[in-house]
Order: sequence, then structure tokens, then C-alpha cells
Amino acid sequence: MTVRLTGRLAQRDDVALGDLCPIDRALQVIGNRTALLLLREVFYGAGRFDALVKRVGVTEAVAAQRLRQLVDAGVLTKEPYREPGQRTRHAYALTDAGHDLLPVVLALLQWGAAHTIGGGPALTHADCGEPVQLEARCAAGHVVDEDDLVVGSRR
Amino acid sequence: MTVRLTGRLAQRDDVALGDLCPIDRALQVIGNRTALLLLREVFYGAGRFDALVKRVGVTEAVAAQRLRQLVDAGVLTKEPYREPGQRTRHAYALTDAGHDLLPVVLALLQWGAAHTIGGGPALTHADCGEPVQLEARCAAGHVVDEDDLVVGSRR
DNA sequence: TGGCTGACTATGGTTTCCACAAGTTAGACT
DNA sequence: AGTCTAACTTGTGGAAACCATAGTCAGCCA
Repeated sequence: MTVRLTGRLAQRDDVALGDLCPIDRALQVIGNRTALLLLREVFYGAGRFDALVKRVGVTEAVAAQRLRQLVDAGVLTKEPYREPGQRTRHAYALTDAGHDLLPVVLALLQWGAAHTIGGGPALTHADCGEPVQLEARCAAGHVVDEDDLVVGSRR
Repeated sequence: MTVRLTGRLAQRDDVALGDLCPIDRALQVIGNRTALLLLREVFYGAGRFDALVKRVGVTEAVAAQRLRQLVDAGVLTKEPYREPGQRTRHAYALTDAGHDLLPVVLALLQWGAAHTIGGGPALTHADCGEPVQLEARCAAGHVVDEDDLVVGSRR
């Protein structure tokens, strides 16, 4: 079964509750504020524990716990690094799954900038300087707006 | 000042903590599990209180509280409706700001489907049937990948 | 007028999130 | 051997999220 996103899915009984909920599972991993803010900072290039703590503005205890969960979830990895004259330390870096969270971070950034007071950073393309925004496109290259989006039950 | 997303922003001291945080403000509104799941259901077409409660799998008390917050935040509105032979009721519908949350919902859906066990629904374009995914594009039409994304401090 | 139903509201308890403060550990350096 | 520091860990407590149950309220209908 498939249904248009704006259709009356909610009034149909043939759709089981858990049928369309990868969102639930995503929120298990990144459903709290600290996790997302930590990810944002890693996208921005922060990898060291103390930098993350300072930039996110969270306590060390919470940062340590969240970072461990993100590593366990396969979103971050700890990579050893060594500055000259320093002992070996570990920096947090994005895994492939972590890099794939960029749309989530960008979507929140974009929405927050547009719809909350305070504005936000401009996102631009390094090559041409034009503003960047997220859009849904199909494999044929069409921009897909909300009314043309079809949700299929399973693939 | 501007910086590439993968640059060493975190090692620069000229960036204030609150400078790049519309994400924070977005999370004030939709930073909890219930709010996002409610929004997902409204996108799917559910508007009635009892349908939302049932489909999200949350208690009435929590749903009522979250819905009120979402209305206060300007993401949802209550619209009166009347089925024949029934009394007047209110359905929840997305405002413009609410519709703009579609990328957030899609990004989570897409990530959860790809990186958590259980898969997820296929998203396709109603007009051509091709699979849909989110991508960052600049105004000139280029696909912008992570390394080519520049974050400016203010606009 | 009284019952029924959808849409809440109220109360109490558990769990999760987070802050604050203090302690611990590993390894480079003296 | 002892110091210093980044990176944690542990403990306590408060606030927020969430659940379960029960109760309220408004209006349509018999």
C-alpha cells in the first residue's frame, strides 16, 4: 500500500502503528538536545572532549555519557591522535552513519533560523557563493513538494 | 567571518558559543519525542485528537500538553470542523512554519530507515514514481556536499 | 432530561535529562 | 618518584518527560 503524504492515512485502519516509524528509532539515538548539539559541533570540526564540552555548554558528565552512546550507536568513533609532546588522546569523528545525519542537522538549522527569533548563519556553496537549502528531489531530478510525496509501506 | 563546515572551527576562539545555534531554538519546540511523532502524524493527515493519541501511542495527557505547546509555538493551529450529525470539533493542522518542518521529519525518516534496523517506507515522487531523497542545493542548482558547505556567522 | 462520546484535565509515580561538585585515571614531563 | 592535566567517573539533586488511572466538560441525540 502507498499513500500520499497529505492523504487521509490516519483514517485508514490498514496501516499498523509501527509501520512507518524509523523516526522513532532515529530518535532513540539523537532524540535529546545534547546529542544533536554534540553532533553539530563535530560537523563544525570539534573533536576533542574539552572543546565539545565548552562549545555545547554542557557538563562533562553529560557529554561523556552522550558521547559514549553516540559511539555505541555507530554515529561517532574515537580516533587516537597525538600532538607533539603530548600523550595520546582520542578525538571524536563522524562515521558514515554520522555523516548521513547532516540533513537532520541542516534541517533543524534551517528551520530554527527561519522560524525562531534570532536568525542564524547563512549557508552558502563554497564554489559559487550561492545560498544553500535542503530540498527533496526524486531520482529523475524533479523537486518534490509536499503534495507530491508518496509514502510506501515497505520496500 | 565564514568557515567551511569541515574546517577547524572548534579551534578558533573568535566564534561565540551562541553564534550558530538556531538548532538550540528549534529543539526548544520540537526537541522531544512526542512532539516530533505528533508532527509526523499530522503530516500523514491525522488531525483529530483521538487519532493522534492512538497513532503516536502516547497518553492523552501528554498529547494534550504537547499539542498545546505546538500550537503556542505557531507550528500547529486548531481548526474547527463539523461532521454531519456531530458537534463542532477541532482538528490540528500545520501552519506555514509547521509545513516547513517537513525537511526535519524527512531527514529523520531517511536516516532512521537507512541506519537503524527495521527499514522504513519508500519515499517516491507521485508524478514519476522515482525514489525521493533530501539533498542540499545552492540557488545555482548545484548539489552541495558536506565539504563544500560554508557557514557564515550572520546574514 | 439524561446518556453518550470526544476532547481534554488532574493526580501520582517512574524514568530520563541535566547541573553541580568532587574524585579518579593515564601518561607525558621534571 | 612525583606533578600536572585532559578525559573522564561518581554522587546528589532537581526538573522535565512520560505513563496509568480517573475525572471533567461540552454538546448531540434519544
